[in-house]
Amino acid sequence: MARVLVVDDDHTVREVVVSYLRAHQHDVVEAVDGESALSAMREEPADLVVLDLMLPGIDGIEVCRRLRTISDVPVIMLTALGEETDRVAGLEVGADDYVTKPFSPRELALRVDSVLRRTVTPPAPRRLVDGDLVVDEAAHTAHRGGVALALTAREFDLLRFLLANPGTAYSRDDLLRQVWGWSVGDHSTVTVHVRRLREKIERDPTRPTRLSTVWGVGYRWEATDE
Amino acid sequence: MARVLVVDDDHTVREVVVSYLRAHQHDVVEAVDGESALSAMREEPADLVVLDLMLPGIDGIEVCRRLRTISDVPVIMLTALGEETDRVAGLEVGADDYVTKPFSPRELALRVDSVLRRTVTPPAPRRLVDGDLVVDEAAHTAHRGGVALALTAREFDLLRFLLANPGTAYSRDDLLRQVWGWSVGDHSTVTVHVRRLREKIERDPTRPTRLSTVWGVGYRWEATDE
DNA sequence: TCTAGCCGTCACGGCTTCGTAAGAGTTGGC
DNA sequence: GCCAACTCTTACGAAGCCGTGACGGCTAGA
Repeated sequence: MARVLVVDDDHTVREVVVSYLRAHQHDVVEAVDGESALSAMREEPADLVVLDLMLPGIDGIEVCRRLRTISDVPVIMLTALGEETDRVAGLEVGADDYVTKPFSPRELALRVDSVLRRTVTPPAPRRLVDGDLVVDEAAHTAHRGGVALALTAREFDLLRFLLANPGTAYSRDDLLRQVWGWSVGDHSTVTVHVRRLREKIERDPTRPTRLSTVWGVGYRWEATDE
Repeated sequence: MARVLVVDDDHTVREVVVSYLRAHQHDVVEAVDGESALSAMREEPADLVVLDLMLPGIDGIEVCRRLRTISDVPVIMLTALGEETDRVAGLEVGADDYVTKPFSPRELALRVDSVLRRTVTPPAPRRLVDGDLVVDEAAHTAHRGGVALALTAREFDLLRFLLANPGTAYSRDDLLRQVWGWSVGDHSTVTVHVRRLREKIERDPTRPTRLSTVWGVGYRWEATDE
């Protein structure tokens, strides 16, 4: 688990990004401007910084430059679409990657994982196991009893999240937020994906024993650890 | 932990540098002049040499030149401020980096780490093998079933990277960064090169079994370990 | 200078996956 | 047993992704 500092003055952006990263097993801290970001880093350094370029007070470029004087922490910049010069400037002052707005939380999370993989986290093949189910995050594969499962990207994300958080009931809204990275959305999206996933991992999809329904609430993964 | 040889006739400089590098987990050896530095290297080679330019007897430039006849060891030069010509001469005879006096021990240590990272660290396995595929990194050749493959430079780089990291899914961004060395670029570049590579290493390029697609994610090399 | 080969980009078509809607089925409270 | 709320199932159009062929720029070697 890595500690990620998210710096953005927009409350909505922060909320979406933060909840999504948390769902992806990161320890997330927030900052609304450059000053508080820098002091947060001085107090308790993060493993990675997600930094908006447009900030009140000192801008992202300057924040990144000052950050570099106190730390080698990897930085992912959030830039507006088409601002080529901003991107170049960002990379020049030592940003490791950038994501252009508008972006999906999923995309950002992928970048975060990617950057962490090649900087902080050494080869840590994270595997999630539950009974005869094995999910390999690095390989992006899932097996049941040694047999590979043909999961789509969404199904894989959903399964990974559930397996990482067994025994806890999540509402469709929770799942939309944490797995899809949406703050609002149609509940049936979740319902349908749960059904498709069940078809691939349950003995009897009509009578699920692992991905069970919590009536009136949502879904819960039943841990089979013994 | 790396073995570092520090060559300087000034006792104070040596002491400061040596103790600081030792604190940074390096195995440090000392030499007071060029002759002893060269013999030390012959006796027990170091992974990196920190070499003062101004030395009694044979000077640093000449030491570096002779060093190059017996070893590819990376060299960091210590030069006086403003001696531009010395720096140029140093780089010409094969120094990898230089630090101007006066310098902080921390700065030197950072350079040492940086140079080590890009020279020593790459744990370069000379040959990568997977099934009937053999990639010889040193020779820059690839064979399949004993038959040489006519790979272009990029194709070779791509294959080498994948073979060195089997079983892991990489996004196109990952590959652009790791193989191309770009921090940003067109995804289709990767797509096309993957296609061209498949054409040369897959039995049936339209149905790849080794360089497989991870839908919505990227590509993965399927290890055929037995 | 000319030429061959490599590289990056683009457009297009096919295919997979996704999100949504609508209807059938199920659950739990009364 | 009935009703309302909720869930499951199916189907379908849209969007996104990947593979393919082609093209022009560039470089290195003749």
